[in-house]
Amino acid sequence: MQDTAKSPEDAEGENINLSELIVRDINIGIFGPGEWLKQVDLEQRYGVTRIAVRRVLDELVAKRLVEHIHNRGYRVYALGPKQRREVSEIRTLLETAAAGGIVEQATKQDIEELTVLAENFKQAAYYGTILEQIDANRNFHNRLLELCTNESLTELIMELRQRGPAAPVTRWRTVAQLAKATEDHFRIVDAIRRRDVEGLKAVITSHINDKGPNLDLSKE
Amino acid sequence: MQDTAKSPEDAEGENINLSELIVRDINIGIFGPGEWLKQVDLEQRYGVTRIAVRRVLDELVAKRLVEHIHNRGYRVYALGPKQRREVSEIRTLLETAAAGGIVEQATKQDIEELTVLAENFKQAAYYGTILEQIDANRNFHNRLLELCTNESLTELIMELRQRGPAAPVTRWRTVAQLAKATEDHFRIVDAIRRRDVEGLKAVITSHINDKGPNLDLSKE
DNA sequence: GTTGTCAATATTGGCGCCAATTTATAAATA
DNA sequence: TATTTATAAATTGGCGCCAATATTGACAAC
Repeated sequence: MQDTAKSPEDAEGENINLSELIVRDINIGIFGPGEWLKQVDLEQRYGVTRIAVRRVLDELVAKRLVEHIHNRGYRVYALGPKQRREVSEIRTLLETAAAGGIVEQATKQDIEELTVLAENFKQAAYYGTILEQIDANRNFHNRLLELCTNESLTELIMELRQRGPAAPVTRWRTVAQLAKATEDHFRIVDAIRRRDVEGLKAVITSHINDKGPNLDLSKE
Repeated sequence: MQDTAKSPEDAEGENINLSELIVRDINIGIFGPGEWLKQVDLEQRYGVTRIAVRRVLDELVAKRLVEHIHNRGYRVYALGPKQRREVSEIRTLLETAAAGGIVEQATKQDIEELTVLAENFKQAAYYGTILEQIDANRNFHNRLLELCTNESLTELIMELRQRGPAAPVTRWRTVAQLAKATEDHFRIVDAIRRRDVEGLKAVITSHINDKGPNLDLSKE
């Protein structure tokens, strides 16, 4: 598939796969925040052994996507509003820092491809399932981050992006938010095309922090 | 070396402990970069079971401190110069970002304690073993980071600080470097005392990136 | 009706065992 | 002697089993 070109450490290939599956299911909301992840359920759902389940869960604990309580088990990490703000702040910091390199690095070819991916997300936003939206969104952002010259930074951002229930529940709760995300993507590509670093930073900041109109914003 | 009274609530307390032990031994240089970490050796050295060893190693893989190759085992991750520069860049970004909050937050009490810890490090630098130096250094920086208002940022920085062979081999190869680190610590406290955010950022940046005089700097 | 106690059930998590695989050693061949 | 091949040793890593612990549900006491 369109998976990362290189995976030199296809070591525990199945685990990596399983990890992605679970992360996606958490993002979709199949496993909600705070929900217990019973090992037996996971074995059956994904058709893997207990050992594989445990290892992946431990991995996700290290990534702060789930938490582990001794003799109780694993459960989906539930970020409070404070933590969500903190992570957003960090992401803003890192992703705007990446902006400079991205603008410098981007070739015409890159911009073309990003345009296509932004278009793909638009299609998914209108006609696709939540799962397709998530995939399209990830494809766009991954491609974008490939342009970052600092590989470690890229990895860190990717890791941070999937922390917390990053997906629909938190992000695209309304059609309006989905529309804003779509627009943001095009604005990002535009800023790169114009080689406008400051503009790019502004769009990225807005993309991370202003999720768009939301009825119960007063809550937070 | 027997377990003290079993404390049920401190989750995988033993593992956390073991994790810190191994990290420290990597930092000291007992396990050098690229060295294989044989599971049997680790069981014996730390007097723990195989399961515990494996779990901690997997955790360290997630933290990018060791790498795992299937059917070969785990080995200490060896950062190339490029990656080391990248991580330094990220750390500079994050730690200077934390500076603002630190200056705002710091009370007289905090500054007093930091002074003591900086003094402790100085003592360790002159009269202590490498291990004591590492501990003193960590104590100072941990206390400093406690002042950061963004807890998630604090955690992330701490994690990043121990990535890669962060310790003597890489950091304080010479007495001159050790002296510079000592001085930096006092400068950091001074900047906080003066509420000089920009000054603090400058010192931190220097502390991370300019390791001080080094004979073979031409190499990099 | 509510609360407390205790047994039954469900779940987690540690450990030993052994197959799969790699690395080291020795023999054999050119 | 150098190189390849075969054999032995060492190491990793998956799996089932079962004890420790938590949760549920029933039942009794107030």
